[in-house]
Amino acid sequence: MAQRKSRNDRRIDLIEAARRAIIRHGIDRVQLSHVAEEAGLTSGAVLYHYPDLGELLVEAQHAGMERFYEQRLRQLATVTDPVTKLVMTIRSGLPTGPLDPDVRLLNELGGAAGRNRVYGVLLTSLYDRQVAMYQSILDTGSALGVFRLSGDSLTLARNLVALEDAYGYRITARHPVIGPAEAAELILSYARTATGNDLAH
Amino acid sequence: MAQRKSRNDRRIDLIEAARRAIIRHGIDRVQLSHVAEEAGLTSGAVLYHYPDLGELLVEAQHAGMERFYEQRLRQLATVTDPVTKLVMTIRSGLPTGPLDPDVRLLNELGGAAGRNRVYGVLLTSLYDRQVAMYQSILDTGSALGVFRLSGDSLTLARNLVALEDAYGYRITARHPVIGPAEAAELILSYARTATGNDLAH
DNA sequence: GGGGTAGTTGAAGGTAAATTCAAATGGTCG
DNA sequence: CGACCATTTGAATTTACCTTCAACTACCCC
Repeated sequence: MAQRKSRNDRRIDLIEAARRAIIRHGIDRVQLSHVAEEAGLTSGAVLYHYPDLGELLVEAQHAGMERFYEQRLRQLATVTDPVTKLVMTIRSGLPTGPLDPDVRLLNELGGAAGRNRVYGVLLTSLYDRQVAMYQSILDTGSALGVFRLSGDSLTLARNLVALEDAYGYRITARHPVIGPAEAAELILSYARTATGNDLAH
Repeated sequence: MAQRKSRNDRRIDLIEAARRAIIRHGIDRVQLSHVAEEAGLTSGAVLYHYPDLGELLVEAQHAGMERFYEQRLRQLATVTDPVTKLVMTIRSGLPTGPLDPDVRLLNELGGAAGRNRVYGVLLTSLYDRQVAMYQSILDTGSALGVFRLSGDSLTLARNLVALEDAYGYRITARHPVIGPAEAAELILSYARTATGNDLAH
């Protein structure tokens, strides 16, 4: 029998297991048994904790998304220079490769968000927070005179996040030419014209 | 009984039916009976023509994608002025609203492309062709002296398509602020700095 | 150390969909 | 006109999954 765990520990495990199962099988194709297998339990045990698989999946998506965002914020907090911040943020928004679990999880949501309002709301809120993150970097750099913005910071920030998103899809779809480094360079090219800074750091 | 049709006519019908079924139910949730219903047939008949539903779905995705791309090309051919072309192309790459079937179909592929190589190839090839489309507009405008490009046309074109893609997702996910008009404006703001043209037409 | 309880199992039962296939049907061509 | 073959149906079968639940622990607390 699998190791017994407290209600709370097990729920955390299950959210992690669900995250992995979603990546492996797709948000709309993942089954109870997949989650159970990832967690090293039987279906019955999963159901004991989450009588509704749908709810577990939403929690898993939510948790994965928060983790992704929090990680970016944490990394940002380690530096102060706006140029470094901007470059670092662009890099951290891209998958490390086609298999990057965080981005693959987010990408699973894209299609489903058109059909499922809950997923739509989750994705939208992540997008908006990421925009705010970029906007604050741009505004700070502008105030310090490091950046000379080519437009209003909201527009620029929205486009930066949009580019990140789109290249995330290209990379996970294994574009033969556009990998993490190339995507970063493409976004940087936009960031350079947007900030009037050559972003060498 | 449903009208009898030739092998070829029926296969064409089924591809269309599958396309509608995918949009209605999601690429990973669509089932044989959905396709049959859309086609006005029974499951057995669908299976007679496509013993493997997966294959039919790939064909449907492919067809939808080609249609989307061809439509853009056709529209493009009706004008010559690079400014008009660029603005028109940006608009035609965005969904008309959250329910736009063509874009929803493409978005359905995004997540699956990470898991399924065939879908990855389909999406990648569409992306590359759209890049080529933008690149030719940019190059033409540049040659005519209408545009003063801020970088190499390949980079700019890749970013334009990436922005389209990303805002397509935002719109289908029902972002409360970013609709078709706002997204077009955001992309245009990039296009302006990219071309050094205010794109008033 | 012995109840009591929370967590887990595994098997049985239920449901929905895919699959198979014999029979019916309608076009086509000789 | 009639035979034949491709297409379609509908029902039976199979498969795959979810759901339920009684039985079985392992752990906690008294």
